[in-house]
Amino acid sequence: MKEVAQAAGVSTITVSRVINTPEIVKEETRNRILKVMSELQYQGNQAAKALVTKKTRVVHIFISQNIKLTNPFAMHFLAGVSDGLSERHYSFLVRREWDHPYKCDGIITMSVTADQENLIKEKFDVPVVLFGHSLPNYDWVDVDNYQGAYEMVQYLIALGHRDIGLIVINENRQFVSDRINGYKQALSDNGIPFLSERIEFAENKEDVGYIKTIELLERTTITALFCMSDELALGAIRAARLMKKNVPHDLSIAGFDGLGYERLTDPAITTVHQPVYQVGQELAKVLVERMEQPDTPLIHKMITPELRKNKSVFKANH
Amino acid sequence: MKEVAQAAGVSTITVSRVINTPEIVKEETRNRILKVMSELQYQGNQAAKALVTKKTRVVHIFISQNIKLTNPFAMHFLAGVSDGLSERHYSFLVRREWDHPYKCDGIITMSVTADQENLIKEKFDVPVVLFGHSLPNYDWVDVDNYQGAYEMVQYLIALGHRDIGLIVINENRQFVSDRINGYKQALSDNGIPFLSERIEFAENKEDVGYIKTIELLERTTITALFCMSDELALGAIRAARLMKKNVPHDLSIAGFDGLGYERLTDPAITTVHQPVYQVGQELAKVLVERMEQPDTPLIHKMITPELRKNKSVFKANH
DNA sequence: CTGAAAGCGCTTACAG
DNA sequence: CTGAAAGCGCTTACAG
Repeated sequence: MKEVAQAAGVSTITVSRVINTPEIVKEETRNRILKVMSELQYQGNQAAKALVTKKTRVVHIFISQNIKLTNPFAMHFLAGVSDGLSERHYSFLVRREWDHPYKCDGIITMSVTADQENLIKEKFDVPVVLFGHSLPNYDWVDVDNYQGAYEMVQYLIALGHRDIGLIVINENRQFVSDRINGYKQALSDNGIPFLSERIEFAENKEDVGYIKTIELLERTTITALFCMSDELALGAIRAARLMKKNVPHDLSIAGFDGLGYERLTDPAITTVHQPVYQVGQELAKVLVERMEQPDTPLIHKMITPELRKNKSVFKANH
Repeated sequence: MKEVAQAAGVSTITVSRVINTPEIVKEETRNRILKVMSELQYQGNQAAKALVTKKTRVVHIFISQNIKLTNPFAMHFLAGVSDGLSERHYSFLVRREWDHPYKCDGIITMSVTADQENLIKEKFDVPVVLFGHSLPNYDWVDVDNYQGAYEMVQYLIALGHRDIGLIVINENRQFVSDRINGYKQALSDNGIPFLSERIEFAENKEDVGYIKTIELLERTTITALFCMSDELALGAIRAARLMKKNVPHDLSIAGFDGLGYERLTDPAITTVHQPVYQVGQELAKVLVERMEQPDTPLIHKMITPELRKNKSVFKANH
């Protein structure tokens, strides 16, 4: 910077201004400095800047220990966040614990509990944006789980289904109750009673989906089955095959997630696509906005998932 | 730091030593300072440290523009790198272009060409570790593509197959020729002639795998087909079904990658699992080693992929 | 084993 | 619109 200043015949302060607030430098001076900067291939020293501005340009991503980084959901999320932050020249790292020797400018959390959310806000004095939020007084970006489930069930009903089973992921989290409510509301809007015998609760695994589907098929006369994940739906398809039910003609099966796996089965699964990558990008964008303009009012961004019609769902066979 | 020094009755220099070279501080003094540090919840200022040590603790990942971040290979890679760097308290970002306003301590590249590798080495004066390397005089971590292909073809031959087709990804890259060589060597070691009519070249897409498999089945009498990716293998399975060939009884189909998709088809695909996540972790480890100990001799780490036997391959049906 | 002094490369008030 | 001075919080030789 000193070299640039010397070569351009100005002080370092003016060079600094060209970088940070170019509009207050006379155009002529500014151009001369810019020219010298590119000639000398000037690269700013972020550390020096950080020392005085207290900005690190580093973001920490909190992902709770019990989510494996290799699960598709986490990977899409991470890829999206990575893309969104990288293009804005912020670097980041993933934290799984509370301890960390270095500071950051902002935090993104994925699926942490309300308690953890408050702890983070309290412990770190930097902006926080949530994905899978539990509390309202934070910035967050989320997927509209209610709407996704509602649309799927509406679609099934429109195809003539009235006996519609539901396999619920048995986790005590917001997205689960949102999806249940979407299911209920769609039934209610169409005058179909909600029967608890059509509901099963399952750990989010293929083989649990398999078992629960067998139980449902033995107990009820459902013509369509809505699973809260594609993984569960995969198990459901396998179970239907075992029970000699043709999918989709004897039993329509729908899933949730749409992260790519759904297209590989035969039949491909009709699902609610969660744009997790895009959510990651949005989280990055919102956090950068908040970091660079702290006074922005609370940002809440709900992203509507997309119904993806495939071959696992068909008209009801009356 | 000044506060800590004052409270412990020493100079800041000694505090600095406790952090960086604790062994040269008298034990008594050291313990006193450590106690004060934890009492005062001292958090070092990385920016100040960076300013004087010229270390940013930021790594840049170069991924060429034509690889989408949402493809499973890239996502596993990124997740692994993320894990490896994060646990060592390095942050990172993904670069897709040459321009960038900030400096970094080290670079990891994924699948860039020899020209780009040299350009990076020349342009940036920091350690570089390669994945999918083209040049020998760099640190790299890689998957042994030759060995993976060799083992798969050996396995097919052991099951009695002699007419083994191959669908090659038509990209001019090292991993492609390595896999072709593995295929050739396995044939040759078993006295089976290499026939070019059993080879097809294909863009790495499901529907191209589908088309090329049909051509192979019309032209040859293969009993097994080795595809250079699971995506191609998916297309191959679909083609076999069209041609009324039972998989695996009439035609065994094998793939490459093993990133999760292979288990969702019916039958699940026998494949060569590339541990891309683990490769990512290794890359991070090697780079950190290199950054922290620049004099380490060149590091070349070849990771052997794993043959995963599933239902898409069976004994030859003579 | 410990400390006084200088300096890393920027930005922030404050003047002019 | 531009500049002189001070300072951000550390570490690096150099002494002792």
